[in-house]
Amino acid sequence: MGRHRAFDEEEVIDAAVAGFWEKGYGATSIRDLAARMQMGGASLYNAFGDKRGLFIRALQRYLDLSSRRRMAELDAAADPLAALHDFFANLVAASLCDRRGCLLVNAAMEVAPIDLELGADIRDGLKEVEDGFRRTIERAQQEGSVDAGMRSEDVARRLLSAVISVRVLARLGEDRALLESIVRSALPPRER
Amino acid sequence: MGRHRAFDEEEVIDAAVAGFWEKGYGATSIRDLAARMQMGGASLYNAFGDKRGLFIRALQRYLDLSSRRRMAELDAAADPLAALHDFFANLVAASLCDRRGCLLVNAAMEVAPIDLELGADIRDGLKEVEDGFRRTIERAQQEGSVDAGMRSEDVARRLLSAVISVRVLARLGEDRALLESIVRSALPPRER
DNA sequence: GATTTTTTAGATCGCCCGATCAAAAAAACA
DNA sequence: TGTTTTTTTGATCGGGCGATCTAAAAAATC
Repeated sequence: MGRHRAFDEEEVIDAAVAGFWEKGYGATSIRDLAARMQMGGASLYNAFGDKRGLFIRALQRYLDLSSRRRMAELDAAADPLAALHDFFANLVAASLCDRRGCLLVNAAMEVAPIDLELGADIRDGLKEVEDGFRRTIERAQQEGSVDAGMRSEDVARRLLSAVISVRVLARLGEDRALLESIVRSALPPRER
Repeated sequence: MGRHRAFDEEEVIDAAVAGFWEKGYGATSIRDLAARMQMGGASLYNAFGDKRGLFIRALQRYLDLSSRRRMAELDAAADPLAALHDFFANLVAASLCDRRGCLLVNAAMEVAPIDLELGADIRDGLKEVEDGFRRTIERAQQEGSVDAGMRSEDVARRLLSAVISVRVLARLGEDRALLESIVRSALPPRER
């Protein structure tokens, strides 16, 4: 019973993701968001509770569509080391195109220190990335394309570190040489 | 001619640094800052022009007192590799103590994408850090404590990447194991 | 001591913020 | 068709924001 919602939930959350991603949590106003989502402010509050509630939904949506999707691609790849190289090539290319960086890393910086509950979600999101790297490295080690002598946890963390710093430097507008240099020294080389 | 200023400029800028460092640029209000600096709002505007002007001064002060000071310590160290290890040990310890991270990295994330002029200052600041690392690595190579076969620019950038990601993870409240793992795989080992 | 210049204190400006409210609209039930 | 439940609209709330204004206070110059 009751009036139907006039919006598609995934669509409006995607619009919210775009807003938070571009300008951050604090600098994106409810009015900005409502305009992007093409709905009234009261509808927004009725559907998502408050700004924080909407941000949590947006972050989960970003995790599903960006992080988890990419980790699933790694898991599905026939050649794990090549897939990692592709991943980082795309990362560098995306980082040179725009300055949005990664919503997860942006939120880690802006929101985590003042919202510990959200901080835990963000930490979990990064852990999923780390674990995805670790699985892929282990597959590459079993396959023989990565030295099995290294601890896969350490390599995974080195890759996570590279992702984070590239995402930070993307927001600074740093050049290709710097980003590629960071990726090169974190990623196990292709030919052996 | 004219009335003398009732405040010590370095003191009040230090207070501004503390404010911006703790809460970021956008979330620190002029009233917050004026209270910390123990001066009236009008005096603040009279002395620094506007909020952005104060932030620029605060960032320069941070560069002088934190970044450049630490780079000077590296340059002055008798044992360059040991000094680098000390630097990163201190970095990890500080990152476990509080979530402020690094004002330069915080500003890179929050301010650089929307203020290109300030972004250039931040980029210059990080370049100074990178150059400091490079000089220290080169000294270590001449000394024989670091493999002279590596390109010092690449090692320096790997260290910069480690600093950045540790600073990000500090704001997330990540644990010692993760931070140390990142540092360990970026830093040339001590014994050879 | 009068004048000029600068800094101070406190009030205030217009604006935008997150959030809420009352009332109308739309759908499901009786 | 009348009742009930939910969503929508548009106005509005109190509050904090960056910035400015006026006037008084303090110092240097004449």
